[in-house]
This record gives sequence, structure tokens and C-alpha cells, in this order.
Amino acid sequence: MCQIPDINLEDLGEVKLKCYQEYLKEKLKLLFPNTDVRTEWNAMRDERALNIYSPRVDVAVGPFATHQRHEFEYNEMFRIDSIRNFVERLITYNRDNLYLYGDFVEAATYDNAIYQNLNARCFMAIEIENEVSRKHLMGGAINASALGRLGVVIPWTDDKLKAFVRLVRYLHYLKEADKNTFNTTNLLIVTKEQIHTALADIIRG
DNA sequence: TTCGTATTACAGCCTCATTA
DNA sequence: TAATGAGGCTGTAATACGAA
Repeated sequence: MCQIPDINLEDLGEVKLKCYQEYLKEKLKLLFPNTDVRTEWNAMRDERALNIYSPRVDVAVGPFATHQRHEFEYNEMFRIDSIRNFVERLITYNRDNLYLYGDFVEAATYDNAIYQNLNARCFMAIEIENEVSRKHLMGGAINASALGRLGVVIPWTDDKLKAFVRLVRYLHYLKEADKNTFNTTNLLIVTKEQIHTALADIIRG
């Protein structure tokens, strides 16, 4: 377990992934003081009897819809200024990242992103991806998007950022070509530096 | 409470195909 | 031919769960 009260932007490159996970949880608790924030959240633990795949989300913001839907609560959370500002920042960063390699994919607007996955299992599902294969990236992206009202993927390195953008472009191409695909409208690609900056700015007010 | 088992994430190394 | 991207395979660590 890492005990990191705060991390400077210039120190992010030296931080271990697990430490960053804990750091992110603590920061998100400040932004979401009235809800539960967990690391390594086992999304399908209560469905054990169904014998289905049970992914663990790196960082998840509740409330957790394990026994009932929280659609209304999530809608209300988006009305809170600090949360709305934070999400808008993430959507802007996602747009910037998607357009790094051209405008093949049109980035989601605020309304499109927040109303895409109404029956989400948590308010925000964050996956941090470091040294993993593209197949792992695909799994992480799908888990974040499917489980969270907002799915956030944090590529740990520049090449993982590029891989995530290519992945979203690929899924978009499948849709354009009228093939079976996965809707990534609520999936936001945000670097660790960007989410760090957004959190710092919003929490500071 | 302890131990064994199952599951999952993460990490590293390797091979293969493609491209400049 | 070297660099790069992609995927396969394996080992390790962490965690949850059930049985003793």
C-alpha cells in the first residue's frame, strides 16, 4: 500500500502505478465527498452465482449499482458544478487526444457522453493501463465503458495513449463499415498528467 | 484463523509480419 | 535489414472464497 499524500505534476513519471491508483482515489474522494470511491473494485462480485467474468476496475466512483439502478443519482451528480466542470475538462482532454492523429473519429459532446450508458454499475470507472498488450487495452476500454456511466482510460505512457486512440479509431471504423462493434461514446482517454491537472484545478476551486 | 484453490491483473520476453 | 507493431506465452502477485 502506498502512502502518498500528494504528487507534483513533475513527479508523475516516477510514481508507481499502484501508488498513483491510491493517490487518485484520495483526490476523487475530495471531489466526490458524498459517495464511495474504491480501488480494485470487483464489479461482478455479487453475481458470482451466474459464473460470469468478474473484472476489477482500477478506480471506481460510486454509488455502486449492484442491487439497484442509480440512474437518477448519477443524473443529479452531473448537476453539481465541480463535477460538471471536472467532466467537461475530461471531455476536452479526450477530444485533444483523439485528434492527435487526425479527425477520423468525432469526439463525444458532453451530453452524448453522460447519457450514453444509463444503466451503469458505477458513476465513473477508471482503468489505468501500463505494460499490457493491445488485447488487454481492448478489455480495459470495454470494462470502463460498460461499467461506468463515464468510462475513463488512463494510458500510462505515450505509446499506450497512441494505442488507445488507434483502438477507438478501429471501433469507430467498424461502426462506419456497418460491422458489429462496441459503442465508445462514454469512453474518455485522458493521460495521468491531464487528470492530475483537472483534479488539482477543480479541487483548488 | 489458516490454508489451498481459483481468478485476475500485470509484466516481461519472445516470435512473426510489415514497412521504410 | 532494422525498426516497429501486434500477439502468444509464461510467471508472479494480489485477492476472494470455501473448507478444515
